[in-house]
Amino acid sequence: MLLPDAVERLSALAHGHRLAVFRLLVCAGAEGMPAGEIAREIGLRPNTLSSHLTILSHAGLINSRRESRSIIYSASYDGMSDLLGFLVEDCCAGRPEICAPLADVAQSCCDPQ
Amino acid sequence: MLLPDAVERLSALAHGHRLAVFRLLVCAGAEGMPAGEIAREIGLRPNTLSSHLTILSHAGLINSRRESRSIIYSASYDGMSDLLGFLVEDCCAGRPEICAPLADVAQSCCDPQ
DNA sequence: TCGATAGTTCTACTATCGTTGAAATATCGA
DNA sequence: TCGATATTTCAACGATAGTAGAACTATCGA
Repeated sequence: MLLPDAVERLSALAHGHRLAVFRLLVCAGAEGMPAGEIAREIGLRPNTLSSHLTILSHAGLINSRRESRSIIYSASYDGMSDLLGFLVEDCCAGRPEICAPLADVAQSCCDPQ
Repeated sequence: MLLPDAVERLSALAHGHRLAVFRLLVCAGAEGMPAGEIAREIGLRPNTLSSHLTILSHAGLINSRRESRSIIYSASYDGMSDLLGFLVEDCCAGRPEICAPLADVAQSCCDPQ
């Protein structure tokens, strides 16, 4: 992942509504949520939400599929992983200060016991 | 970490020059780098860089200390860890799709063998 | 086919961001 | 103390982002 792509992804997440949308979709899992439900949940007009969804989608952070009249959005785990990977990429020169706590977070999060 | 703080941190990183500065400082480690050297490395005027450093600093992503005439900036590992923790916080509901790859990244990065 | 539902696209307006040039502040060496 | 070095602060400008209203497109049920 190149720096400009990382900037695009970070920019997409660097907005209160968009970050809220993304987190909602992460919680929703692979099945995702229709745009209308997201709009109701976050409290956004359909057109405003649509522009945010376009931004997140173009940044590679969410995916979409049509299902009858609804368009279902879901978080892109690959997109997020790439970004996180890029962000910890530089801590390697013998400095685990960033990625060690990160590994803890990841582990405690996925492996509660 | 609350959503508005995460947005502030993401916004700080969501800029080509600032992300480059931050990565440079992560590479520089705890000893950090003086502002002038950063400016030369990235190719920014001193006042432009200064405004970016203020933004990164206010977001809690870098620290600074004066050393004679220079001001030395260094990456805040805690600030970065908090942000990364916030970003993976939501993948917990039985869905390791995001944080499992992240754990891999963190591990392979800090533990090359 | 027609009306209703679900989303998107387009246009315009306001607000904020990024950069610059100039001036100010802090520290050091002579 | 004075000039030089290192960096920040201030004011102003152009560019970009976020939101809203209106119109458009796609799909479904009767």
